[in-house]
Amino acid sequence: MRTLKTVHDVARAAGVSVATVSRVLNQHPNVSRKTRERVMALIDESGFRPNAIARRLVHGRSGQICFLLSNRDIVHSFHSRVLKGAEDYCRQSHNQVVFATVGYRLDDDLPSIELPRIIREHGSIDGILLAGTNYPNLCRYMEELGLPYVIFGNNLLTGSLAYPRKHAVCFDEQGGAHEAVRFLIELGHRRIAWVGNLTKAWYRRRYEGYRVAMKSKRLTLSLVDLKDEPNDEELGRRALPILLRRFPKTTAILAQDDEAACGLLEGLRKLGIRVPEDISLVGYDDIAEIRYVTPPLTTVRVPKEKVGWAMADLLFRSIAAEDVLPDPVPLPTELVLRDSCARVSR
Amino acid sequence: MRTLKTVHDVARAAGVSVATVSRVLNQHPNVSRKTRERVMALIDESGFRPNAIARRLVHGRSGQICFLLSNRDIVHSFHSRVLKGAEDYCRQSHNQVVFATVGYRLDDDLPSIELPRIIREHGSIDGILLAGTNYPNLCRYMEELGLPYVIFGNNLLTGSLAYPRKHAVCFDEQGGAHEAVRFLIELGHRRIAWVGNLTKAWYRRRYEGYRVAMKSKRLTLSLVDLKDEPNDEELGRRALPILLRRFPKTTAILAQDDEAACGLLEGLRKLGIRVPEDISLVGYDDIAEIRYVTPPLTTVRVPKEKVGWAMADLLFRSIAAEDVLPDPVPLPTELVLRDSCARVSR
DNA sequence: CTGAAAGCGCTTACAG
DNA sequence: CTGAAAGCGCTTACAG
Repeated sequence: MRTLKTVHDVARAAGVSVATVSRVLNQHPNVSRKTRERVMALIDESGFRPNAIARRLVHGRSGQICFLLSNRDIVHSFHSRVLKGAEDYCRQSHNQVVFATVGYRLDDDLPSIELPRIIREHGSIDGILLAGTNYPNLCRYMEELGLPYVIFGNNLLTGSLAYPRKHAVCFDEQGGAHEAVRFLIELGHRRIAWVGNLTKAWYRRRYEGYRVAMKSKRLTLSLVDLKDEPNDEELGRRALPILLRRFPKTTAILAQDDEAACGLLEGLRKLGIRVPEDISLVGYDDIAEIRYVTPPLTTVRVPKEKVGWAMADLLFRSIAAEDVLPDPVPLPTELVLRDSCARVSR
Repeated sequence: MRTLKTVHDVARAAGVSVATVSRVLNQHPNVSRKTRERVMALIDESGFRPNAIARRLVHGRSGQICFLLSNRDIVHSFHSRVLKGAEDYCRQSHNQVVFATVGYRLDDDLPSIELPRIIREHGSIDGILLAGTNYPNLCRYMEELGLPYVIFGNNLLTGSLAYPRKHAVCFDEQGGAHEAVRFLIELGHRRIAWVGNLTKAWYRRRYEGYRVAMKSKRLTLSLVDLKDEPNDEELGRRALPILLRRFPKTTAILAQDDEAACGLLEGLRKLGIRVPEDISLVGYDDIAEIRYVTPPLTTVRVPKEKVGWAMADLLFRSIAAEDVLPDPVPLPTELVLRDSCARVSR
């Protein structure tokens, strides 16, 4: 078996030219039924498989894109969901996704960033998905390379709150927070606090959604803004005493993300403050890690798979169009109702 | 810029042959300092990047392996950690990992399995990592293809409890359960129950570890064996009343996995049975989803990244050696002590 | 140290 | 419908 290694072997065995073998392989119509069948039989019984690399060389297309996860850990379920969305898209469009990671900083100059070889190389990928957290210097580099790319817009740190207007897929960060606040207001809450780190652009956007929703109902803002915490859960833990001191009448809290919500939850439990009876709590992201939290956490679900899917879609469309497409509108979030919110008790 | 697209362009611009350009590119020693510098200058200022596909064609090596996740969801943190381990290995060895997924069943014949194109093709990958849950038919196929592969041995369903002896990386499933039981015994527990689904080989191995550890101390087995539950958490939930009825004196439970432990935990909480004061509980896997569980769950941590790393390592060594290497010994698990176990109360 | 040429394994006009 | 030949963009003996 596996005696026929190249189109030449097959051609020789079939008594035809390599051109004909190639035509059969590519289902070109201009092959007589007889030859086609003879060649196919040979291919089937020998298990011959054409070399994909050679094919790519002549086509000038690799059929591969790179999913580059910057400054993040794939183990974080958020990012693996985005990857899943991208892979789903690629699978159905017969493309491949190369998974790679990189770590770099805003002020790293390009040569010092240890980009995976596949990106510095030429020709092995048709385009790149910039996932994770990114800075403008990497985008600039992609443009220098002339490599088509699409970025996860929410986590591109540009110093501005606006979403990038090109090469990007975003979800509606403000909108999610806005909806959560409206929901709490409908439950009768008036003293609603926001807990988070305004240093990061994405949390600032969430805060904006909170702020606007509160203002539109003329409610007073209660902000606990902490920075430099070791992690988001710890942020929630440390924010709680501050919040209770500064805004003792708070009946509901919107946390910057699920991790912070879990930190708050732990603190509340230790103080004997019941959720949702005494205080309602809403997270943000709907990550896998909150799956078994008690009580089940009401949260703003980010459409992670959809983000990955839309990124791949935009990338392939811009590869095909060979110019920059307008970005799609921000993807909507979804408020997932579980058991951490209740009607305010009077 | 980017005016020089091929080695020919560079050669012409530098007034040398393409062979010389290639030598410079590959840091071949036989190039005079002067020519090297001239060519390098041209390459640098033009931003010329050699075509990786052409390179691969002549080398007959793709520098890529495929991480194929079978019958599982990457979103499950277990598998993304294995992927991370594999990617870590590949990054430091200058290889690339193509991420793909597939779903198939034990009795699917090969042609009906929708394997990603990259695998059916020839030449685009040097080898494959079979992650997720697999059946022997896929391994057989890899052998037919002559494609070097390494499989995640614990989740290969062969009908036997023995680990596969070739092409596989495993972790010590029995050992982990054994250690957990020994730990509980040291805490004074005697009535230790095992809750799980003996239908699945990997849980049977865990049960084996439990059984042997109990027997070696002449303790009585308390088994709650449930099958056909919709998911593992539900299994834990439904197992609890059965366990309490059949083995009312139980003081400690070893769950088949963390999800089942969470189901048990929920049930115990609802019944007002305290963990760990009334009953000690141990999970298995140490998945991300138990991160915020109350009380923090003592569990058997599976070395997921190490599994991925070792799989990649074995794969590259067997690609290089061109014959089958002996499998490494099963990787040890680690008992992670948190707050769900206590000394038995008399 | 350097270059001309063959070759990696395909595909695709171009002729016939 | 079929084949001879050129070409995709590199690398690597082989000669010099």
